[in-house]
Amino acid sequence: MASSSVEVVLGRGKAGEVALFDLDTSGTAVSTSAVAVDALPAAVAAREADGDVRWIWSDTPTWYAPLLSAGVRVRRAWDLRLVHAILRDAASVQEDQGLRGQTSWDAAAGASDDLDTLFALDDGVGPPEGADAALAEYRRQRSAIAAAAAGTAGSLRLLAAAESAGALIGAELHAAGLPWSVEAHARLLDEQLGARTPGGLPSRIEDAASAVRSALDDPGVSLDSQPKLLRALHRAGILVESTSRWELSQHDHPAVAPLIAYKKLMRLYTANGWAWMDEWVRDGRFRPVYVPAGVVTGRWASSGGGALQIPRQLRTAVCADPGWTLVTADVAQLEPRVLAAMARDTALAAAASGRDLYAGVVEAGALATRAEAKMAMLGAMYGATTGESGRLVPRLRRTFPRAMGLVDEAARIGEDGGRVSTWLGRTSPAAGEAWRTLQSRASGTDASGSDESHARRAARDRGRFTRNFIVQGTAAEWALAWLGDLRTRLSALAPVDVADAAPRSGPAFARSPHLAFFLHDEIVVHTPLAYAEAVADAVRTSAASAGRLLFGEFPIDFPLDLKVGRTAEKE
DNA sequence: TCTAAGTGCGCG
DNA sequence: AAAGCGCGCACTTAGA
Repeated sequence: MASSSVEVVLGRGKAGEVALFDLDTSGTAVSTSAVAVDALPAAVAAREADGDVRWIWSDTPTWYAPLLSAGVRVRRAWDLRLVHAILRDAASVQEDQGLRGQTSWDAAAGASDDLDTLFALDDGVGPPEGADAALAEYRRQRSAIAAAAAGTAGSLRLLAAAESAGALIGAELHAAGLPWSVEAHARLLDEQLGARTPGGLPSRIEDAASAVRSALDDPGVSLDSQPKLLRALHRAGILVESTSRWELSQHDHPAVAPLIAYKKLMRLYTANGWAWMDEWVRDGRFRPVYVPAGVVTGRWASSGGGALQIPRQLRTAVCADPGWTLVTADVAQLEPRVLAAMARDTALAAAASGRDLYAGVVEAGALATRAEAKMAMLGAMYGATTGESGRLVPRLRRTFPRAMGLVDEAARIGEDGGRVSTWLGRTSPAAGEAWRTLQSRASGTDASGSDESHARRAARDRGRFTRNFIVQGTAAEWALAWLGDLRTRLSALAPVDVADAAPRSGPAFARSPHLAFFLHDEIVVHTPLAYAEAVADAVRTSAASAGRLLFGEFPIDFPLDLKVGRTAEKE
């Protein structure tokens, strides 16, 4: 990438110091300097004020969390650990680039929670890599990308930049937090769960439990123990094989409704009840720990707080500060759109253009109803073979052969033990040793029928994984591009007068419009009211820009469901 | 008393 | 009891 930014490698230096290497365009260090650990935020801030710098560091949680704590934000980074993982596994990268052998760069990044201060660096906590090792690894990564298979270097560079931007955003999202009203949350808990009783369950859970026990005529039965509950259900003549809601709801018995209610309330109580609120909401902010690229496909994971599982009913608690508002946006049918573009399937792209994709699929005559179209499309991307979904997929295959051919081919490669890659070049993991053994045993002359069926099932499982990998992974890349572009646009909006409309808490950058939440294909921006329209424009513009960045002029659009409002509720 | 595995359910 | 991908978390039971 012909970048105009200056590159600076930052790493551990002599005791108590951080070393900084300024690089020229060839990746050679042209000047070195050192700063005391506690002077680092000021030094970084000064360089950022000077101009566009790309900070090359071992890993973002370790270096960026302390900077954010000190009120310093950076524009660009290169996360050596995340990029290492991409290049190490990428099919387009050559074998002999020094990235394949197990090294310290393969270790997981440290938990950001313990590293909010630079003392952690001083104490020898954090990555072992000094600045020299970081520079050496960066040079390996640069040359590996430069030597990558024909036509793939640009994509890998883009992926590395997007991944690193994502790492910055993950740290910033944690620092800023999602504005959360404990009042609204507590109101919802009171309404749903009833009064809290000391040493016991909330009243409405207790009520539901009593109703179940009397309907089962089993006064002491435990509802939290699956085996005991199952036996009690059988004794009452409810012949289920599991205690899942889906199966229970198929039965007509007076115990069913209260049991389902019990499970629902209990879930809210244990997963997002008062204890969760006490632990995870501070100063009006929910601050989950995001783990960028925590999923093999490149999707983000989260750790603690269940950030990726906030129940929709709790959306009422997501509430902007006074004088501020929320811009909430999600992409409609991101994965099939990405699939259409990857496959260069103009028929599917046309069906998606400017409207609900599933409605377009119906109009194209592939399927009769929107519900069927959705079922079939999900089935195609997940690998459904049976049931209604599996039955409908062939209809889609006839109408959109290119798109369906791409996922079918990805599945075939996976079943054969091969690897597949996303649009930008993230490659799926190789088949494991156990998987290979299973397959070779099944193809031997002395293979039993059981060997064969086991191997067949494992192959199918793997095929469904690789089938979905290319779509889920490319969708994650699109989302990174969207986030990265949006972050830049938001930071260009001027900070507001702090006295006029200050957020209740958070870092300095949170005094102007900023990202507050991200979940696969959805973002929430917290913004002063005056900027709401500018933010909405930025959100839409960055979505269009992400589409072009990945897919060029291929005619695919990414329409957003966008809402501006005090709460983040969606219809 | 600890860990691992099973079950179920929340999210995309 | 899912079918059909990817996760994290709470709770229980089995096993060491």
